[in-house]
Amino acid sequence: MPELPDVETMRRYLQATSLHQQIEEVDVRSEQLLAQTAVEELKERLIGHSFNSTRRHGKWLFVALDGDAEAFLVLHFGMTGGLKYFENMEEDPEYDRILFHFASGYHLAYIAMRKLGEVAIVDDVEAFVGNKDLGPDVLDPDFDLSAFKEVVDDRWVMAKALLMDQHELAGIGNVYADEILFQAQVHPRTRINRLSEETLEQLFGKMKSVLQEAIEHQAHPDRFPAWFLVPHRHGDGTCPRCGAGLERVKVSSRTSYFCPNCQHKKA
DNA sequence: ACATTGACCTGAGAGC
DNA sequence: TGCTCTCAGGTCAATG
Repeated sequence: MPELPDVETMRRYLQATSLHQQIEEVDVRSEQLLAQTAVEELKERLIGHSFNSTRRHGKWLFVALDGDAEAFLVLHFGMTGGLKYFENMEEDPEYDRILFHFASGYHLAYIAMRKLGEVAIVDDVEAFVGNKDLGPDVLDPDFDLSAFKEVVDDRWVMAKALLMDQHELAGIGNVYADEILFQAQVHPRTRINRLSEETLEQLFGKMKSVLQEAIEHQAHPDRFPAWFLVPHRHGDGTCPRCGAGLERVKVSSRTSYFCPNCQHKKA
């Protein structure tokens, strides 16, 4: 779930539901999610305050808090995280690890079945992004073709490994890397410096368009256009373009689905 | 430089 | 039905 389009969808969800309400209580049910911030500090910085606005960088969601000093709640969703806003505690979702209780009587749950996420309070988003050594957010308008070419920089890595490397590009994970490579008709193990200028431009365009389109469909594969690979990413899936059976290969120890007919090894 | 593996966690789904 | 096995949309450190 939580790659750039999913996190962007959650950002909009939080933005639409949870801003400008006083936080009455914070219930930390799984302390290990708080890597950098103590439970006491989290409560101190949140209780009596409210969420004011939201930002996102790659797979990281930042929620600005009201108050004198700049401060943000930071959320990462690991592999199985999400958010749910609800009123009745009987609707409290399973695997809720942190609960934010608002004075309005509503609640926001941070969900993480596998507890692989991270939650913290930070003062400075840019400093945080720098500390984590994150690459540019792929949907940042400043991240243009020439910036992408600088990242590629004639390196020898496999295309998929580069797309997924958060230190190079922030936001793309296993599923959307497959989708982007499929749309660009590039084999996942192709060395990135083997791509022609033209294919590289094609790849860049698909990075933007695939993520953008996924967001427009709320990152919900059921709603994706018919030519998208994601809904076919399973054992006996077939290519939505040519009908060939999809193949699987490991890249960076992640399962990659691709069409042997449409995605060639060379550019 | 680059690739792979295991660890961190807790299921969900498949196969028997 | 119940058990066991494999796999899972992320990231980091260690190893070759």
